[in-house]
Amino acid sequence: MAQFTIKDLARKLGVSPSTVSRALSDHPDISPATKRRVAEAAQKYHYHPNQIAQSLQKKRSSTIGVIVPEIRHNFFSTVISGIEEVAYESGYTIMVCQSNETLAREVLNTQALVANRVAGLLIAISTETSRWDHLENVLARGVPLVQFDRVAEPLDTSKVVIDDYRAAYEAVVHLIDSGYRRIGHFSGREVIAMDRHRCRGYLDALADHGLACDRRFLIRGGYREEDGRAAVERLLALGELPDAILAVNDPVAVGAFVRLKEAGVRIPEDVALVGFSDTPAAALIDPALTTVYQPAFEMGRTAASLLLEQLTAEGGSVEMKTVVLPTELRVRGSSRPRGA
Amino acid sequence: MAQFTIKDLARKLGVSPSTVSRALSDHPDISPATKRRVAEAAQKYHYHPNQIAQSLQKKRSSTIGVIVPEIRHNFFSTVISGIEEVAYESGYTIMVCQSNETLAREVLNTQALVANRVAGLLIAISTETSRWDHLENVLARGVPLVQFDRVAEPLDTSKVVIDDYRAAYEAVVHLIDSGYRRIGHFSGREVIAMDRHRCRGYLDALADHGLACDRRFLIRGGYREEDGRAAVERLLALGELPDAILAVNDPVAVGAFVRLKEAGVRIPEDVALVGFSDTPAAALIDPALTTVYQPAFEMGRTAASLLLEQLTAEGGSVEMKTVVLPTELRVRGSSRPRGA
DNA sequence: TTGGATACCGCAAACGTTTGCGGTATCGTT
DNA sequence: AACGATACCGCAAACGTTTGCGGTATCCAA
Repeated sequence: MAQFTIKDLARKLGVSPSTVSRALSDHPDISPATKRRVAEAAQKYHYHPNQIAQSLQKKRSSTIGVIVPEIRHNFFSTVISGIEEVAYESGYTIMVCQSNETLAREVLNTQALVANRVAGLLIAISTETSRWDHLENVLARGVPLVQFDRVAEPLDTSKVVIDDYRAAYEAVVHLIDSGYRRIGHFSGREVIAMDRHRCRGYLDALADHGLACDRRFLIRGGYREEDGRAAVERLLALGELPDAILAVNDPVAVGAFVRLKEAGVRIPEDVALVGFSDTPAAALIDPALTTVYQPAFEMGRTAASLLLEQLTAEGGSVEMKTVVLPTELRVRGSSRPRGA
Repeated sequence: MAQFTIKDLARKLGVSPSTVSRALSDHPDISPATKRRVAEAAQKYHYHPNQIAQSLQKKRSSTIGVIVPEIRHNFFSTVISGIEEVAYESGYTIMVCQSNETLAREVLNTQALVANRVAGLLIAISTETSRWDHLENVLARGVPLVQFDRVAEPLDTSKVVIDDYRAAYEAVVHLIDSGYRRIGHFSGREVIAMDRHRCRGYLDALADHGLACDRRFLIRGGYREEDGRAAVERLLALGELPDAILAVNDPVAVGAFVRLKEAGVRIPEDVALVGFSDTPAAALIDPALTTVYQPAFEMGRTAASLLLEQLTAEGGSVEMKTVVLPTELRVRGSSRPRGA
């Protein structure tokens, strides 16, 4: 119950706490002999320094905060896994919060993490987040911040993203090459940069190929299965279906998939489908879902690495990098070439 | 950069830090008037108490540690989501670590969390974990611990689990009722209590119905898709397939599913399949996977609640409860009645 | 023998809180 | 008018570290 502190250890050894502290951190002022004695005693008595006390003194902890919209979403949990991986390797631990896609909770989360004096912050903003004073606040306090996936572009931080524009563009080109012409898009919220990029990629790809965009087929919604279902609902009410649909991510693609099947629509004969993410389910549905793979795990790893860079290079201020990770269009059955 | 501390706030108000501290925590010794003044000033200057300092003084932090085998696994990420949920509601934050299914890393994780003076610990042990001195150590230090899903039974802690025995038993009964006779089981590791229970449920169900267990169809492995594939591989090498297979979880079931399909085996005509968890993919594959649903989110919530109980009831030591959550067999296409 | 390096080590303050104890007004009672 | 309650509030120590500064041996050179 009671702690075994550095003082106890010092007493056992007949030296001062300062000496123990310095010995443990390999300070040159301490003789090799005492260092050895201290190390052995620490081992023997299972002494582990109190991180809390250390943090208070150093004015910074060795934990990094992570905020995501939803932990349970496969994409984010994979990112978190990547983050934890490199954090662990560097002796950091992570504090994870979810905003549940609300701004209110996102700012509460950042406050909580800042109050816990995290060394740095990793965040993918919620769909509601259109102001970022809470994040500017974090930066103003000197807490390094790096954004990933869903980023607030105006904010001067390191970012790790994918080339949403290009990925969407290529996905649409693939559909066109496969013989589809009347191509729709289930988008997310316009405020999200990611969405704007994907949408623009979609539009440009059509335009560059002399195809018109039927605005009725460009439907905005959210990021979940139900949003995919809802979008299909609107199409069905319309009484007219596109040839193909580019969904903003896999969950909405899957939602659309299911609803279309329920309605007796054949995939891809009647309408082709492509998603974003390559969720585990994507390869398993029948026909398998064509989707652009996002390296979620790698995204977590590099985001964490970027943050650690800033943490160690403290003082010599590093410039903000934004690294864009490569994606990969994984062509599967849901976009089989027309007439094949 | 520099902190705005309680001293600064006190100076602005012309009172002592003690008064501010007490005012903030609604101490009866402070007049309503000063409390109001303090509250307003705190608001105005954006004062947030330094949790680190608080923790040091209180000798306990308001963060709870979570250790799971793998964050990215759907089941665990959902549990974590539930944990975060109730932690958030109670003003706690969570530190998440993954053991990657290794004991070594699991003990490192516990040490890191203890060094961070977490208020309590939530854990699902790794498959390698057959000793628990590291957990006993945690308990000895007076840190409350509650186990979930994968538990070390001999350890006297609160636990939240499902009735693995009964769930497996009922799943097998369902298969029998559906006309299947030669039923196999893809199990996990014998050291894991969960596995033993499911296996026993499987065996007893067979026995109770006068069915013999063909030991060649009882295959041990891991918990991932590849393990499911591997198990099927062994069956194929055997040159003989069971009527039906109860998989230890959904990933294994899915792995088996895919491999069986590759081999041209029809599901459920040639072999039926049932899993555990109800992963998102389960309902999406074709035929949809019959599976016993585990309330992952609820498991996270109740585990966290149990921990919080212990934290608040500090002193008046609470007894250890083990709550078993209800499961639900979700019958789908992969176990369609024989001949139907 | 003296002087200055050099090698080790300890004192004490500090990090930002909380809290036991004591202190000073103010008030109501007698 | 004096006295005990009562209501508020401040002092200072403590939580477990780290670290600047100073101090004491020891040693080598002169």
